[in-house]
Amino acid sequence: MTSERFDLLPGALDMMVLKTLTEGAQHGYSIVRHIQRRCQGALSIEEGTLYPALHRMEARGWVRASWGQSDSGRKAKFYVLTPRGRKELSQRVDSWARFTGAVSQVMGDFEPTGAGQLA
Amino acid sequence: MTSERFDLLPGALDMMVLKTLTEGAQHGYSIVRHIQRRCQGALSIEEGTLYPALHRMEARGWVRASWGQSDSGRKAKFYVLTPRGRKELSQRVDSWARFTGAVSQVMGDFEPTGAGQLA
DNA sequence: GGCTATCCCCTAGTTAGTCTAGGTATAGGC
DNA sequence: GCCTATACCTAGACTAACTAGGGGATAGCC
Repeated sequence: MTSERFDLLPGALDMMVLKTLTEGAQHGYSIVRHIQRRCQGALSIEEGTLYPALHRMEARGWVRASWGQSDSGRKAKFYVLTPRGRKELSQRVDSWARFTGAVSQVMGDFEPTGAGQLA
Repeated sequence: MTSERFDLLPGALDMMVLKTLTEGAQHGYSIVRHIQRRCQGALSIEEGTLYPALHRMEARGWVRASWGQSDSGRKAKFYVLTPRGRKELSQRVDSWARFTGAVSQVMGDFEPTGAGQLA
């Protein structure tokens, strides 16, 4: 939050959540931690972002939810990937690859600098 | 263009426009063509997206506009990069690199499947 | 002259998704 | 009891992209 604002999240979040669920059912809170662990904290997913996203995906039939018990014995809502979610995931992965490929073609050899010196 | 998932990630457009302007002053219409030529049409920038973006960037002091004549002799508004715009660009390039890097760490070895080609 | 296509700019309104900033509730440690 | 971590949720603000138009100027064709 705050410190760094990518504004790039829209679209990529769903993909990462779906990918996380390919590794088995998980509840929201653990999905967040899983993603953050994977990228060493480079991305921070707000709960206020994640839960609406999960509900959206459930409404679209990409995931299915059911209540269960978390490792710590608390009530938790577990999400599993549906076949449609799996299909959506692979489409998104393809789109992501095409999109980032296109952007880097546009950006050419423009090099990521340190943090901000001039080209 | 509708069908594609990542029409444009918020934030990536500004970066591409700023990058385009590092190659010299250009007017809006030619910026669009430049970007589309670069990515072989993989991205489509709508005018209704571009012009508001240019105005935003001008208001923020990243570009400066002035009226001039296009190659075809028409009136056109040319944009040039300001020092602040240049700085913004390199920050965005860095953010972009960090963000896409983080996403691919999360996605791991998940490979783009059928629709496109594979990595 | 009219017609069309291309060039070039613009905006209002809609939609979508993230962020802010709260709220609820339980379990465990002190 | 209090505090922290866990676990879920929502309303409202905000930003930016998209839709779907608009206008005018130029060049070429008939």
